Amino acid sequence: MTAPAPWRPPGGRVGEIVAAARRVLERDGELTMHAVAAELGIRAPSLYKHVAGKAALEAELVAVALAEMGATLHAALDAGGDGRDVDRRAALVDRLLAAYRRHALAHPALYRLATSGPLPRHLLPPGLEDWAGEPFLRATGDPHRGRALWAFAHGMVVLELDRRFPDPAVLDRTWDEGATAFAR
Amino acid sequence: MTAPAPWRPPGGRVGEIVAAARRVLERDGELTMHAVAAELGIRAPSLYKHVAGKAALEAELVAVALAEMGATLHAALDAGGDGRDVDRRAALVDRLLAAYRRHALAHPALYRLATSGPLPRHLLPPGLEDWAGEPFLRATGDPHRGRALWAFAHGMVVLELDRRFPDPAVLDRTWDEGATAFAR
DNA sequence: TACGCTGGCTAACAGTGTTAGCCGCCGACG
DNA sequence: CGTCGGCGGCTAACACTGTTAGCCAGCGTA
Repeated sequence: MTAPAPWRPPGGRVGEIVAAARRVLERDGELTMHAVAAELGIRAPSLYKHVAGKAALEAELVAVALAEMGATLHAALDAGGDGRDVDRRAALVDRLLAAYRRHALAHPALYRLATSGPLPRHLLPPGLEDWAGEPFLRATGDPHRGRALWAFAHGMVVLELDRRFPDPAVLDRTWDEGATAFAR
Repeated sequence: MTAPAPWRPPGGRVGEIVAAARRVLERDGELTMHAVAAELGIRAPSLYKHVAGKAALEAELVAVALAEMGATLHAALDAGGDGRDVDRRAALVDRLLAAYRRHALAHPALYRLATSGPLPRHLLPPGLEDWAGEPFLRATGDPHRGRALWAFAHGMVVLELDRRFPDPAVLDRTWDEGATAFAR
């Protein structure tokens, strides 16, 4: 039912560097060429023998993030129909939003890296971005509604991560509010 | 009907620095102490005679951004009732979203500065944040729904600014989709 | 007149990303 | 078996961040 992600993780030394960068990002919350090199026991300039620059390294991480997020969302929807049936749409949207929130909050720094700022599309495998966003189309059955739902989910996650809401305890109800609004 | 913003723009040399910082931010899209100083015809270290640091200067700009955005949103809602009347809610939400989008896209860098990353609340005038967010409560008549609507609007703006949507031409319909979803 | 504050300045430092250029190791090939 | 070449490290250095220390000119006031 779900097509696999159009993406293969890099191997060799580049793969090790990307893995180290991911560990650094999730540990420190930020990415530094110096920290990545230290994680590998080498010096920062040596990284440039394998990676074009920080932007290219970040693009690799964006690909990782999109692939994992896409896999999570597709899995959450699988065995649930395609949302054109209005009765099932509410359940699909619920599951999609829950999976989105859970995944994003579990990998805050990676999520931020992948979703804030302009996408380096020229450095990304073609089709990956669309594939990762597909679940919103599947759940809503309409591209406009899908994008709107995505915007809601992204806004919620980013505001929650930034502690923008006064009281984080009541956020569940805010998510529910959006879910019912988009599931009618 | 609308209470004035709990905020007064800084005067004196600090006011000039904040104004210069705003010009730099809106011109270059980013803020640099060097650029702010150059805009004033002085050297970067001299700024520290008036401002505690870059974070404090950014906080001043965040206050400006919140005050202006709040004023815009309150004005868009004024003379429109309070949204508890279901018939008028759709119109209120429409006007609120239109004003939000217009204002944010007109001041992209300022909007980003004020809405991304954690808020430096301890450097902000008390009450300003709540006042700026009030229109969402006014338009929806419910705090949870108000926050959800805000998340949608913020997500849309930020994704639009980052050119995250494939085709920017059809975004009007995506906004409408969210408006109708939240206005039922 | 002299004191001291205001608001500039230069020099310097640590931390970014990045480039240039050097070299040791190791596999392959004559 | 020797030599050659490239892979993958290294140090030094540069430009650019924010920021601190310390100096000094001017000016109002005691």
